[in-house]
Amino acid sequence: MPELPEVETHVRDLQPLVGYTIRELVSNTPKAFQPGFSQFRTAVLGKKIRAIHRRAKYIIFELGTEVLIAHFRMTGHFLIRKPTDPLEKCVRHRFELHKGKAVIDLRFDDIRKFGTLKLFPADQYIEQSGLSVLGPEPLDRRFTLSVFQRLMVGKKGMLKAVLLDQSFVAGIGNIYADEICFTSGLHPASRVEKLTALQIKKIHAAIIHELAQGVKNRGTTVGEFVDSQGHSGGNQHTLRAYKRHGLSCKVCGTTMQKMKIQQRTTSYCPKCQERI
DNA sequence: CCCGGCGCCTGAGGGC
DNA sequence: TGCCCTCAGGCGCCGG
Repeated sequence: MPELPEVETHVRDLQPLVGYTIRELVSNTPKAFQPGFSQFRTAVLGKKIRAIHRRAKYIIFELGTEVLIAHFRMTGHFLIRKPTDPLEKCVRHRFELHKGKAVIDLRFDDIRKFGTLKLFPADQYIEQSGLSVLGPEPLDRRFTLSVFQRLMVGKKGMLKAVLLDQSFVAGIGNIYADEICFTSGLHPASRVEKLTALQIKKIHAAIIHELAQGVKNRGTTVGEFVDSQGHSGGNQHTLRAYKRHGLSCKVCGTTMQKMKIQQRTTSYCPKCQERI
C-alpha cells in the first residue's frame, strides 16, 4: 500500500509534467471525484500544472486558482503513458496533457477504486482538504528529536497505533509501522506512555531511517505497488517484519508472530521486540 | 471527545 | 477445474 516513500517516488517521477496543460479528462469511476465529476472536469480543463508536491500520502497538483489533491489509498497509482499505449486493466481515469505538440496520457490505475481526486480553491486548500490536521513530515529537517519528544508528551496508546495516527506523524502506513517497531526493538503493542527517553530516541531514529531507506529504494512492492512507469520498487528486500509472521526472524531465528492492531495485521519478533 | 468498528472495493488464495 | 469464502487495508464517517 502506498505510504510516504511510495508517494514520494511518484511525486519525483511526475515532475516532467510541470508546464503541461490538461486538455481532456475521462473516467469510468466518477465517484472518485470531489466535487462531482462533471464539475471537476470543467474546472480543470485548460489548467496548466504549475507544481507537483507531496504532503503525507497526498499528491498536490497546483493548477493556479485551483489545487488538485490525489490520494492512492490502497491500490492507486499514476502511470505516465503515450495516448497510443495500450490501456492497462484497472485504469479508472485518464488526463490528456499537452505542451505544444507534446502529449502525455496521465492514467490513474486503481484496482480497488478507493483512490480519490479532490479539487479545492488554491487560497484555502489546506484547511478545506484536511491537510491542516496532519502531523509533521518525518523526512523534513525540522522533525528533530526534541520535536518528537514534545509530540510524545501526554500521548497514550499502543506504539503501532500511534505510528499510524496521521495527526501525530504524517505518512506512515502498515508496512513502515511494522518495520519501525522492529528497528526500534519494541513490541508494536507497547504502551507509549511508558516509554523511556532512550526508547523514544530509538523510535525517532527508526522512523527517519525506515522512511528514508524506502525513498532511496523507490518504495516497497508487496502486491501491487508500481511507480509511474509501471516498475516495481526495491525496498521489499529490506523488510524484516512486515508480513513475516510464521517465518524465522532475520536477526535471532525465532518464529515471528502476528496480531491485529487497529484492524491491521501486525508482524513482530517476540524475542527481539521488547514489550513495554 | 475519543475510541472502536464499518463501508468502500476487487483480486488473490485456500478449501473442497 | 471451478466455485465460494475470506482476507488485504487507508481513511472518512458513524455511533456509543
